[in-house]
Amino acid sequence: MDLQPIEIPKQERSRRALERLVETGEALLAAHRFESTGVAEIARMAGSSVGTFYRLIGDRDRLLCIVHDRFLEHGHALITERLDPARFEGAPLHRVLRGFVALLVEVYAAKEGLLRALIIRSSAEPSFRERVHALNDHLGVALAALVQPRLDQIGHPDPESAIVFGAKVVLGALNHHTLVRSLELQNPSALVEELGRVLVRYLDVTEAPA
Amino acid sequence: MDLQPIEIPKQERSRRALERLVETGEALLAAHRFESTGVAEIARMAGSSVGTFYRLIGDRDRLLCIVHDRFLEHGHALITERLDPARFEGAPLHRVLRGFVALLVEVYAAKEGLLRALIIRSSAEPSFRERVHALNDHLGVALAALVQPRLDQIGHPDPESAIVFGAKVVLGALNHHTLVRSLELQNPSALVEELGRVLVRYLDVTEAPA
DNA sequence: TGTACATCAGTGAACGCGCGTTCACTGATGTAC
DNA sequence: TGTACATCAGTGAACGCGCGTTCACTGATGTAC
Repeated sequence: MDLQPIEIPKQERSRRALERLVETGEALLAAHRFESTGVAEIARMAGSSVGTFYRLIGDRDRLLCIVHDRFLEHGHALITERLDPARFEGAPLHRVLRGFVALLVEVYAAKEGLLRALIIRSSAEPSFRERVHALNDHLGVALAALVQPRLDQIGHPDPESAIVFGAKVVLGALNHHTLVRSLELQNPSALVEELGRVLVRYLDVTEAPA
Repeated sequence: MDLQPIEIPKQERSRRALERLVETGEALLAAHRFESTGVAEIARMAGSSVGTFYRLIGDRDRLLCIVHDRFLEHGHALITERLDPARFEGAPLHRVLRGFVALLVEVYAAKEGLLRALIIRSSAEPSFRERVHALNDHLGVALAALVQPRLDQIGHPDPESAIVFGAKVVLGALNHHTLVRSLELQNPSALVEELGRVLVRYLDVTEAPA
């Protein structure tokens, strides 16, 4: 996983071609077709050609990196925005936790194909796994910041560790679900409801504080 | 995924060669090296040859099926044995649930590489996913049978669904952990402890019945 | 116990396919005067 | 505004590598008489 960013083409024409290639890669990844689609086909789908692909991107693997990078950046920004403490001013802890779960379920539903590819890739490549871990850590930190002023509402004997662990369990269950469709339920809101309950009860949150 | 079982060789010599080939495949899978190891290399490692590989096994993909089949069969038998109701005669529900978690954690620790391959494969091939689901269902049924006589110890409003859901969450978290090392904790017993707590608290189990 | 034949088994060089990558050539855009 | 040249960009046929698979040949084991 080489991280040196791609050289930005000098002319507008190339920049558009690059954009189309990356978008095609993203679409293929989301449709679980990236692995089975060759460079020639990718270029054709993007209305470009093999030679241009290699001039702009470098090699096949690099395209995957670019797509993944974009996703990670987007995820980072989304977490920062959606878990902004200002959004939860004065809310009780159980509501914060359900908001957290709702965010995850929403993202997982929307980006299923990309996430699947991301998980599989990060299971194979340690350097890549680190970057996914970094994103998860960002999520953990954001959640911890939200929970911090509400620690007194947690019954679990070791609240700080429990938050981290609980978040990981929920994240893991959802990740696995995107891979294997394990949590099939009646509807998405039931999923939020029950995953929220898992978290709230594990932490032993007082649902209706005095 | 063709399921017609392999023809058993007529002579002992071939049966041993077949066994060595399958064991080599298993070892490679467990070491995350199956994908990157060619048929020639596999045959060499098993002290056999490419031609023999193809006569005994058929093709490269078939070897993967055989290894996976063995694992699924082994898992099925293990569940039946370890979750035998007789083993939990008179035990309170929370002990049953912790036993369940302990079994999972143990298996996941022992068969990490194989499980990883299994999960990734089942995420890619629907027909294969079904077979993994079947194993998970067997696990769910075995657990449900254990819980049945102890339903009165569950506080969750919908105990039957909750057991299934709770089991899937724990399973998913562990699966994801084997893929991505997400649940790094001080020690394995802490993992059993906390995952057990997730399950026990989610179901709202009365820890010390009257 | 020996011989002839059939069947089972092992071997690895050679084949061929798919696919990532290169490269020589053509065309478009920018710049200097 | 026009011309000559440099740089940027696009193209796809051809290359080559890796690897799964085949197959013609040799050797081992079993069986009939």
